[in-house]
Order: sequence, then C-alpha cells, then structure tokens
Amino acid sequence: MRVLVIEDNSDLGDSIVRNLRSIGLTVDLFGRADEGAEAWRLAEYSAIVLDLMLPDGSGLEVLKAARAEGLSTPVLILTALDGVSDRIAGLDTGADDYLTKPFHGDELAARGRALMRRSKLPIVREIQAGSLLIDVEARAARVGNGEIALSRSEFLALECLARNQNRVCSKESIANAIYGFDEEWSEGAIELHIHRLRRKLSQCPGAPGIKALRGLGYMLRPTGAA
Amino acid sequence: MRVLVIEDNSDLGDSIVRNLRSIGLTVDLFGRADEGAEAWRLAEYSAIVLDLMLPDGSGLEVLKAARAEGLSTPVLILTALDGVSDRIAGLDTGADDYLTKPFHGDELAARGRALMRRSKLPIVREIQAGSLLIDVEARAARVGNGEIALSRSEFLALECLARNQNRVCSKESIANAIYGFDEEWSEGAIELHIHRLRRKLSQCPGAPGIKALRGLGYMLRPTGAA
DNA sequence: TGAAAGCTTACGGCAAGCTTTCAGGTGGAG
DNA sequence: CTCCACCTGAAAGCTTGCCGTAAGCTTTCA
Repeated sequence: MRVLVIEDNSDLGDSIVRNLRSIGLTVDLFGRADEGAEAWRLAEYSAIVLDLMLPDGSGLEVLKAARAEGLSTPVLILTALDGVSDRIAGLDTGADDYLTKPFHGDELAARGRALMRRSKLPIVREIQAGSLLIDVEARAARVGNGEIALSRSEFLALECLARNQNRVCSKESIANAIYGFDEEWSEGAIELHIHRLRRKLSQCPGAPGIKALRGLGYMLRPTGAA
Repeated sequence: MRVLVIEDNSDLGDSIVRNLRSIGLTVDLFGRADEGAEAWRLAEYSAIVLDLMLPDGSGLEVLKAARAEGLSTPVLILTALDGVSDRIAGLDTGADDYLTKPFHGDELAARGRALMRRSKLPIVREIQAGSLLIDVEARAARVGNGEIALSRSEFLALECLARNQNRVCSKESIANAIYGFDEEWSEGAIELHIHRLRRKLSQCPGAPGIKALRGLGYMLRPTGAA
C-alpha cells in the first residue's frame, strides 16, 4: 500500500515517513505542492497526507483543484495548532480528516489506518492464497502452523503477488510495492528477491510457488505442486 | 499510562509532573488552556489534571466544551483554597474530583490513582501475554509465581509491547509510551531498554521473548522458545 | 543457434540492532 | 547532609542480516 506525503519541513517529513513505513506502508515524500500534485497524477495512492502550510502556496488550493479533477483518494491534512479556520476550510474543501501540529507519531498511524478503513478501498488484513496466509498487520506469512520469516522486501513482493492471484505481476508493479517514488531499482534486484522468496517458500511443504511468465512478470501458483 | 497536566505556573507544573512521574505515569505538561484542549484531542489520556486559573481564560470553559465534545477522560481540577464557587462549578461542569492549592504531592498521587480506578474507561488492569502477566495498576510483571523487577522505562516498554501482541511496535510508539510530548529521545535509548528488558525476561524460564523486526520495530513473542 | 530473459551463486557494502562501558542524575537510607 | 544504589542514556565498537551488483549459467523462443 502506497501513501503520498507532502510536507516541506524535512525533519517532520522524515518522521512521518518513518512512522508510516513502520506500519508497513510504502511512502513517497515531496516538499512542494506542485511536486505533490504531479505525483498523485502519476501514481495510485491509497491515502495522501498534506501539510497546508507549504512554501509554494497553500495546500488548500491544490487539494481543491485535485478534487475538481476527480481525485477520490482519502486526504489527511496537517495544520498548525491554531489554524482553526484552515482546518474548517480544509474539511470543506474535501479533506477527510485533519491533524494539528504537533502530534504523536502513533496518532498519525492510527488516523492513517482509520482513513484507509473508511475509504472505499477494501482493506484486507489477511490475504489467503491456497494454504498460504498473509497477515498484513503482523507482517507475517504462514503455511499451516509454520511461520515463514521474510525480510521487508520479500514480504512486500509476496503481498503484491498474493493480492493479484491469477493475475500477472510485472516486475515494475512489484518494484512499486517495494520502492518509493524516487528510488532506483533494477530488474536483477527483483529477480533476486523472487529467488530468495522461492527458496523460502519451497522449504515449506504445501506452500504455493511462483511462476515466471517470460516477458510479463510473475504469478503466484495456488498449489505448491503443479 | 499517560496523563495530561494543564497548569500555567511552571514551578507548580514541574512539581506535579515529577510527582506523577514518580508513580510511573507518563506526563505531558501544557501551560495554556487551548494547548491543552488540542492535546487531549490528539492523544489518549488516562486522566487530566486541570488548573482552573489559567492565563488565557478559565479552564472551566474549556472543560465544558470538551465534555460537550464527548471527552470522557476523568478530570481532576486544581483550585485556590478559597475558590469554593469555582470548585462547585467545576464538579457541575464535569470534573471528577478537585484538589485545593496548596496540596501535598502525596495527595495528588493518591487522587490520581483513585481517579483512574474509578474511571469508566475500559482500562485494562491486567494484560496477559502467554505466561507473562502484567498488572498495570500495581506496576508489576509476573511469570508464574516469580515477579520480575522492572524499572519505570522497562515496564512501560513492556506494557506497550504487551498491549500490541501480534502487532509491530515501532521504536517511536515505544518512545511515546515512555516519554512526554516534548521530551527528546534517541533510538539507542530504546534499544538499550529493550536490551535490559530482554536480559531480565530471559532469566525467567517460560517468559516471552522480544523479537526485532529490522526497520520496523519490536514484537512480543508469545512463547519464550520457538 | 544466437540472443534475450530468467536463474543462481558469490561477495561486499551498509545500516540496523546489540552489547558494553561510563558518567551524570535521582531518590532513599543512614 | 552524605553515601549508596539504582536508573538512565550517550558513546563506541561489534555483529547481523539485508540488499544489490556482478558474473556465469540455463531456459526459451525466433
């Protein structure tokens, strides 16, 4: 799941990013309103965190414009402690929730979760793929009783595959699940992650396998055998 | 457990903070009514200590507004010795108890404890994590019959982990359990607390372990082995 | 059969986490 | 007031595990 953060204060921005990442989200951070506007045209986000006080104009206007364009992603706005009017204006303009600065990291994570829960997107806490069960919240993958220890990248790749059962996941879409917007990545790295994932899955009897589709990508195969 | 203190006299405020902290609470201190009002919207407090004489208007009004918004946290108000009418008005407005200045630190602590005991909030007094039992009120951790001696920070960290079984606790959320709003903290310090906690837990056969999830945080593991 | 795509292994860099040490601070006991 | 025990966290060095490049091998397809 992918979240866009638009915040010019880099300390606060980093903290937000770390926090959201800690609950398993992939995060893109931008410091300016126009960059953010461009980003949400390019990628599909599950939620957006928007600071209203930005160096290049009010975040409000950008939000307004985006809603007019048909953006339906849930938006959480950040305002200064005393920006009551901003806050109200924000909610009028199409924000779904707000948070005043300063705030606790926990609070942000909780609001984020609530936001996504309320959104139309079906938030799946557990994904079942044959005998494989992925617990997104606990970041754990199980086959029967056995838990499979996965690294961050491996988990995200598997989650992407499991969310798209019987559909092909291109390397690019897997990369999008693992890496942020501006991070570089190579096909070799994806192949390597798939390789390590396969090795771990194969040690678990009954676990599904990953099939490669030449030129297209990968697919999760319901049963371990063929 | 976390407490909000709204008190403009900084000497008195500090004294209250020290006092409450000494009985194991995490405390946020604010000097103005509006700051306090924002704070209790943002974080979940177990109790609130509110001075009625504040520079920016009466604490009473703020309390009234908050109750109207649905705040159900127990509130303890502080009044001057001769502010009888204030006191009565306070209780009418939705305070749960009062204390006249000057007062003894002990008295404050005792009232605070009583307040939380009486609270309607579903405060969990005991948390079970496998063979580990945490008595929040008595600030004690037990495995079987053996009690584990923990420092304040260690206890709070463990409490945070135990409240979130099968979920990842980021270092930030653990820090939020230990430190107040404006206190600085370092990741190293959290790691250190976890380290000491682990050492104590490991000496107790059957106690759960703490698993590190690289880049995400920590998780309490139901059984010591596995 | 040759090229492209995918697979596998090896290796090194790097960041996260762990552990130890040390010093300052606080609180309680004498 | 002094002493002592304990709690706390900064600092430093060590360990671990993740990640990704690189290189060579295998498979697939034209």
